[in-house]
Amino acid sequence: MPELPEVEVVRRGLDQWVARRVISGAQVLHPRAVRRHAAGPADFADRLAGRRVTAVRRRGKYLWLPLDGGSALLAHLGMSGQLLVQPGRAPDEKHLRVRLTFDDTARGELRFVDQRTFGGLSVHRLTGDGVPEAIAHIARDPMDPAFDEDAFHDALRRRATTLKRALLDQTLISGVGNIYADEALWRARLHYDRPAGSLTRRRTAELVRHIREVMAAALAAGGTSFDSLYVNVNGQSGYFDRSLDVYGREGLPCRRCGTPVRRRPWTNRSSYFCPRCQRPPR
DNA sequence: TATCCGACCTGTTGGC
DNA sequence: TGCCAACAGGTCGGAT
Repeated sequence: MPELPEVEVVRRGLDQWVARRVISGAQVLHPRAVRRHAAGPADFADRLAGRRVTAVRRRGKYLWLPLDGGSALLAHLGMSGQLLVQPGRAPDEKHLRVRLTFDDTARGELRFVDQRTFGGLSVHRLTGDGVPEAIAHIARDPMDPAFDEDAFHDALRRRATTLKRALLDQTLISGVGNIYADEALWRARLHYDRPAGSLTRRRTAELVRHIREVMAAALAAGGTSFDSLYVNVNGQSGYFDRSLDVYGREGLPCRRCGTPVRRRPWTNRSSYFCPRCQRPPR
């Protein structure tokens, strides 16, 4: 499932295969895929036709393609989204939602394929910071060199919520999902239900370091699933699964202490943790 | 105003 | 074998 590291792999692929090309047209095959484009599918297509992609950017799990003229094509892969560069003659995928064609047809077309339709595409103006207006409220992600660790700590201290909720709040820190939240908390020996405001500055710094390390490891693993002709996100790729320490490992021994990993229902999802390494708050 | 929680969506898995 | 419920989870909007 696409997480920040996989989105970054997609960004690199798009930078190679789509950047600097001119979009000739957009075909929306499922309106839900452009639901975040308030003016509708026809307007979405109108705003892309004839525009040149000038770069490929990412913040957290969002990707965007700045276009000449000052707008950008924004993409979120949701849970099952893929952005594929395919030859135009290739048969349509079962869950193909949007097709972008380019004036240099020989280099293929860009397809947005999304089984569960949680992801989507939209076109927005860019703010002065070069970020699409629709995601201007999203915090920087921990892989961003400009991520402000002190500001993150101060924001945590102000929050009357629990640690994992705070990690999943994209306005505090972006790019962290359920899997990497559990993995980073395990590495930091912190319980998910601990009050967000209870960490010292040093402990916050440790947690951020663990988030970065687990994401960097996943990015390195995700990069191996690519071949050179193809921008591919394989949501079912098991490559990094083998490196996970707690997520999805209910009942299996903790890799640190051997205690069986537990799974607890948590806001319509699951939290995985080691009951010995990660003591619950009193 | 801040925080919480259900709905959205579809394929897979497991239980009966 | 077939049916059904549970599950996966990021984001948004309504509820508290």
